[in-house]
Amino acid sequence: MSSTTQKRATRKSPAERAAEITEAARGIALEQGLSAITLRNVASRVGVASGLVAHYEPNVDALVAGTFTAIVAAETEEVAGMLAALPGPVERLAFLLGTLMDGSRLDVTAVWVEAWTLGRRNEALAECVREQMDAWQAVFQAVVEDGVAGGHFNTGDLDAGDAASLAWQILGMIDGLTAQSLVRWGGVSDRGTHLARAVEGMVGAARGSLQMR
Amino acid sequence: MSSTTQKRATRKSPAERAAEITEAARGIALEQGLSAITLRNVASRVGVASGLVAHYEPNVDALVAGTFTAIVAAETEEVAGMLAALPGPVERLAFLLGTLMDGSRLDVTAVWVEAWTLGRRNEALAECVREQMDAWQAVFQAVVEDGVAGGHFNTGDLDAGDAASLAWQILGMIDGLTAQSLVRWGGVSDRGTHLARAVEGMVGAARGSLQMR
DNA sequence: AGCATTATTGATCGCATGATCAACAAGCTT
DNA sequence: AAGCTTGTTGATCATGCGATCAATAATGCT
Repeated sequence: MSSTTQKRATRKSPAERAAEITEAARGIALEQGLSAITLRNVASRVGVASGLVAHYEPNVDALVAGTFTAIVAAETEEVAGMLAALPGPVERLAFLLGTLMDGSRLDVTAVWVEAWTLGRRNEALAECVREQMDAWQAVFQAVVEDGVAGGHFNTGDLDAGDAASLAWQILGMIDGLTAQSLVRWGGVSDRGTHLARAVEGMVGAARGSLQMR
Repeated sequence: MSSTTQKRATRKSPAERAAEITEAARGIALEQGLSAITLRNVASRVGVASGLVAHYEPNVDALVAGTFTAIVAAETEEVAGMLAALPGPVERLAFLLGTLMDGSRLDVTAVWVEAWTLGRRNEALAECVREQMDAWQAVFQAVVEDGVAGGHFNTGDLDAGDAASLAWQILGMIDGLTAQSLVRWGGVSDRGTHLARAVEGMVGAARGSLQMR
């Protein structure tokens, strides 16, 4: 009979093997959730003994936290990177709303929501969650400040420090609406339209200016 | 030595014991999360053998789903009940925003967020989550329709069916912002102010009319 | 008082988890 | 070619889970 069963995994460099494990954990998190990241689950996906995964990671909590950061940071950097190509703050804010609400990243949204809960029992993860939330908030805050400085937005009677506050607010709204679409797909057809209108009111942008397309 | 250790739990009526179990599960969910609801955990809180809990509940998934519904439905009914005492839709909407954002129900928020994730692997729970989301949406929709009919709100060029859509939107925003405050307390001081302004813009209410105190 | 009902126990099964570690073998250095 | 370094294995431990069920004892009924 043909030896389809590989007795022992080919020996690889630590860097290469570590990358395989990281990548496997990432795939599992996106497909089955962060809580599906177990030593045995990751090991079998890589095609390796469970002990080896434990050998490369200090503990499972750290692997979960690291996987969360890898997934979420990649998204932030990707989206933030696209902002540079856009002409001004109005277009950037419109792009952020449109992109984050288009439903093409539900797997990442699920990771976010699960992390909020898991962070309760995994302090390393909780710290990563806070970091990544801050990173997103910074992206929004920069756009808002830019828009206010250039006269595209008008926050009216709000004082200066409110750009930070506004950024948190917009981010929270997006989180809630995307989480909602995770559970209730059919609810609203045009989430983007309503959100755009709401944000226009908050930052004092012209009606329709944040509407994509 | 005094017999402080009770050898056997006092025999109680099925209704009474079932209520104890339900209450224990409720307490555990609010204090440690829905995933802390286990046969042994609930049993020890009631002061009873684990087998007894299994005897009263078909399975743990059902107990989790039922506990979620009990916690969340109680909140909905409580808040919705207070609406009747208020004079009009403007006051009702302002009250809803103010009450749900005041941070006094973080434990319930945590249950919501965890349920979104757990529903992925517990179909009974997922169904309960959808039901309770619908219930909340109905509360908001009624207020919005009332306000539009009475001329307090002005949804402008939006057609009739958009009250439902608006209600989903407002609910989503609240969910996101409360979930955010679960992880990041310090972020924003005046979430309520920004949210009120955003919702005013969405429903076409007068500036400041939805601001609580 | 005797009996039938049933609330309650606690041991048990199968399964999954994270962690640990002695043994093994592949590849590099000499 | 020999030897050493280290990537890799797989068995093992302690723990926790849901579920099941025969045995036990308390209650209410006759």
